[in-house]
Amino acid sequence: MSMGSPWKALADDNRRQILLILKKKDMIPTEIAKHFNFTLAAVSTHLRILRDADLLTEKKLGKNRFYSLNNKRTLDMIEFFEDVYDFKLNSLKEYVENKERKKMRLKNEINVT
Amino acid sequence: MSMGSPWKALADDNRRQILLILKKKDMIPTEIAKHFNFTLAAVSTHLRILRDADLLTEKKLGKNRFYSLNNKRTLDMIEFFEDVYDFKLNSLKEYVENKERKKMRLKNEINVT
DNA sequence: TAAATATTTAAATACTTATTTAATCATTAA
DNA sequence: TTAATGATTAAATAAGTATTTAAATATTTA
Repeated sequence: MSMGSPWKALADDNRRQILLILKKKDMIPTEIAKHFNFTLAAVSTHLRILRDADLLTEKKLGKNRFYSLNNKRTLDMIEFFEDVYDFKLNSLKEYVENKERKKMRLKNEINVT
Repeated sequence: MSMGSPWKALADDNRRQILLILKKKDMIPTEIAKHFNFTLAAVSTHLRILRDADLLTEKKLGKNRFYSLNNKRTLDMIEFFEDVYDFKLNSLKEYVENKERKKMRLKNEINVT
């Protein structure tokens, strides 16, 4: 219901893991639960917290509820980092560009071989 | 001593506030404490947690201990976001560039007037 | 050396969070 | 409608966290 803190949502290791798992594809709670040692009920609670923090969205399809990533809050978090590390903006930019270059290189290598 | 989680360190509102305060200049705990309603002992604990998470560093100068921002961990956090929101890398880059443009514009305005 | 200042640490307490079990709700298939 | 499947919610508990007070440590100054 009420908007939860994305910082608190992300402070839990299992919840960050859930986000990483959902990166690959949207999933239903039962499927997510298979990746963990705790109960479906616990997964359900984690999903609620991630949803409340606007990091996930839920799509109801019949009996199933598909959870998917929602990146709106990402920029809020980055903005906070920028506020703190204002003077480091350039190195962040370089970092992102390097990652892109690396990805490009990989793509070219695959095309060549 | 042991390395603490930057996610847990950042999950606390007051600790994020401390980082924002230290953005302006390095400070000693007593000075930081003036910004809050809780005791110096509590500030000291928060500083330890931020230090353990590698978000702050301490420099001892005589009787004083100056705390300052340490941005090494920032990239770790961004990296996590990138893992999750891989496909959004471009928009992150645009975001950073826009911020830079805004800053430039501001600087020019000041020079002109 | 003693007093003053700056800070941390320890123990206690109150609060919050994660997880479980059991009960409940919603949808589909028989 | 009944049984089966997918998921949430509530109550209980255990573990973790924030804050306080009081005591302890380190450095400087008188």
